[in-house]
Amino acid sequence: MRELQTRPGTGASNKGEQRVLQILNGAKEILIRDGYRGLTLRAVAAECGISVGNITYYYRHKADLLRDLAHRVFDGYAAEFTRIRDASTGNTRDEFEAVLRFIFQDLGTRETTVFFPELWALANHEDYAGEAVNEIYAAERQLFEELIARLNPRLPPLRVKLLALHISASIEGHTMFVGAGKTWARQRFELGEILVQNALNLVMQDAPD
Amino acid sequence: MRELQTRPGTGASNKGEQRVLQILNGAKEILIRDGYRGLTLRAVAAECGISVGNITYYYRHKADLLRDLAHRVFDGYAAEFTRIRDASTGNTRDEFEAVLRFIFQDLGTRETTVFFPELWALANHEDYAGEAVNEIYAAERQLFEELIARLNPRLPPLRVKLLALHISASIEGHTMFVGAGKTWARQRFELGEILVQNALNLVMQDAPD
Amino acid sequence: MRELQTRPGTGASNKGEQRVLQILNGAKEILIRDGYRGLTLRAVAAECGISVGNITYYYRHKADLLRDLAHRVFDGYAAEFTRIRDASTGNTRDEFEAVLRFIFQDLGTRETTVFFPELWALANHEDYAGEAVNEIYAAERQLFEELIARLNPRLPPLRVKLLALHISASIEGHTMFVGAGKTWARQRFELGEILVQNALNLVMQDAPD
Amino acid sequence: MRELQTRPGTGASNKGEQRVLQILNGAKEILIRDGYRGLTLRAVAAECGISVGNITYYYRHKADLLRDLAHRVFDGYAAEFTRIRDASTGNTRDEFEAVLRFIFQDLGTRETTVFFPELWALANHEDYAGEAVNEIYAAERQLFEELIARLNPRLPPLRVKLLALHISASIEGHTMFVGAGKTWARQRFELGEILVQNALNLVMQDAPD
DNA sequence: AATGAATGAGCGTTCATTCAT
DNA sequence: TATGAATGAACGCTCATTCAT
Repeated sequence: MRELQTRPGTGASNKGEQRVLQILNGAKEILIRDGYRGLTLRAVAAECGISVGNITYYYRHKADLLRDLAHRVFDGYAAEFTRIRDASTGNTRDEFEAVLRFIFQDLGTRETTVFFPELWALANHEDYAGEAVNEIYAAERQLFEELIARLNPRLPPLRVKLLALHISASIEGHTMFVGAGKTWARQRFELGEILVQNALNLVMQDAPD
Repeated sequence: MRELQTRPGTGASNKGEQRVLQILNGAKEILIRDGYRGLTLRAVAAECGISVGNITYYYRHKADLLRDLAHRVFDGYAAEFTRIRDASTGNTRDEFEAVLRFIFQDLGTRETTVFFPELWALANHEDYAGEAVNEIYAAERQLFEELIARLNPRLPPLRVKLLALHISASIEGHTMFVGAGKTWARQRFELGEILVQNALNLVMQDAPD
Repeated sequence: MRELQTRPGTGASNKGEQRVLQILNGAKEILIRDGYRGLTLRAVAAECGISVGNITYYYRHKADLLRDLAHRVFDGYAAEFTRIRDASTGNTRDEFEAVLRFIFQDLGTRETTVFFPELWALANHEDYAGEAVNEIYAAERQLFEELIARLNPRLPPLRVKLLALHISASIEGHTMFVGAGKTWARQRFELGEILVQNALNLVMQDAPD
Repeated sequence: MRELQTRPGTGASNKGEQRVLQILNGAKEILIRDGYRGLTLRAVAAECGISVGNITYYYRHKADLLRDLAHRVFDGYAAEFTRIRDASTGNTRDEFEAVLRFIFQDLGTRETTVFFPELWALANHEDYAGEAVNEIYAAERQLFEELIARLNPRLPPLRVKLLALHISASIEGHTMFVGAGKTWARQRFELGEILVQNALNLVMQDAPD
């Protein structure tokens, strides 16, 4: 588990640990409900029913809290990927499709619809956000790469990497269109199937030069 | 040409028109350099070497300025699409590839890399941003749809729409990966070719149920 | 006629004179409609369909405009009082009642309801407003004093003055209660009759010590 | 006691309570000295020797502060009325005269002279001010009504209400004439006696139709 | 561990006023 | 005479952060 960005010496006790989790959950709730602009310390404090001072007791700077928040989201996906990997039935193709479908349909949750664009935008100006983005998608691609290499063993490693990136990017790009409340949200399933079929074709038909 | 959101009676004179353009350019510059959080009226004023009051003289509300800014970007792409359509050589496939390559490689400009994620994030909280996003991509998809329908006339209209959306989304999703300064920027060309080939396959092989 | 507070050299021409009147009328309209807080140069300009610069061409300072505006209201009442005096039928009691009723019922016009409290408040901080208040009520009291002295010739002059002031103040005090839109507006007539009867009693029964 | 309009959670401690009182006193001081136009958060902060942020810490909106300020004035008068009612000697006429004299002579305090006209003017534009005005005078009239009904039990209830209103309005109307620093301030006592006698006559002689 | 008070910088916005044309 | 551009000061308000308790 990653080291928290809390003030040294805080969050050690059981109570403190609980409090930190409560703060992170509250912050996530607000980010999803009100967007990044609504994510103020006052709002988080109100959400958690604690004082602003108590938040700054754990997180000296707001950016520290955001860092931990980003990592928590990352950890959530990493755990999901691990779960998928562990639940492997041996049928790589089924597994690949399941992963793609999971990630694609997850775009429809309000959490993902709101959180990721904020993170992408932030990544252009804040280092910690850029790092978080890198980590999250690196983990996603690693899973893709394993599956792609198994599906088409003749692909050279770099090609595998590029295909994984392409598929990952293609999925993410749908966020603004099929996300929660977006214009094409009702076609999310259909578009997901197009993506899955297309990704399969790409991986299977692709041949080394 | 769209109506500007400036106060009625302002920006009529030559000087005023110039000033409005200067303000919009300054705002764009700052948005790209410092992100949405840095885009304050004071920053724009400083960038333009004018007073804050002078900005609010033209734009009563910051949102009015942002609206115009979004539409300017939109107009830029719309003009480009028109240019491409007008320059049609008759070879639909070449044209389709050219369009895809243009849009994909454009992701590598710092302007696009930074501006669009900001717009996507904003679209979740601000109506005008959501409308701007919708308009921009609707124009892009319209061009795609024309080309796809010509490439594979047997596709039903809805299928054409979905394929256009899928391709458009897939391109945009690469922004965070192959954009200016991003980790995979050096593979932008190669990834672009993967996308182009894949899109062509998708359009040509796709068959009505 | 009072001298206007316009810039020296302006408002001389026929056109200029008309413009000044237009500005004053516009300002009054806005003051009545939107209150003192809404009375900005921009609002007046919009109301008149001219530019802000054109207003400041005539009135260098906003206070100059307000001064003229206050005096115009004063002139309006002064003219009304003159008219009443000139229309005298010889029956002093009828005339007295008519004057009281006119002034009291005038409290119900939105103009009076809004304008006078603003003037009273302003009078505590701005000299010109204090002077305007003094002038307006001095003219009103002069009319009252004439009528009271005729109604009860045995009253000494100072007593006449005090009674006139008392009656004038009593009327004005009803503004906040029976003015346009106020809680007791529907009882305006009935309260006016109470005041008239009471004032008559006071004047007729009052005896020198 | 009325609930304060301060932010929830603030002003709970002794220090906070003191601070809120200090802010209200400072605001009152400025309103009296400089009028409503001078009553800015910055001015109040300077008066109290604290930061603007500290005021908005307690009062999120300026209107909240003004509301509390109006209610404090109201509470002051309400307490005075209660005191008078409790000190009742049994002689209703004496009591009635005492109340009228108290209110009338109070017009001579700078606080009353300045504060109330501001409130009347504000009442035309701001709801909270209108409500405050209504509450203050409703309390005053209630006291009047009790006394009037006792002085002349034959008066029907509505008539009592109208007479109370008339007397209240007549008193208030003297503010601009006999208030602190006003032209007729030196005749305040004499005019007060005229009002008292006149009010007594009105109440005693008035007969149901 | 937690609170509530307090700050200071900065925000978008309003507006009277100046001025070149 | 009239306009539109431009300014600068001030406004109410937000918010991350500090700190004494």
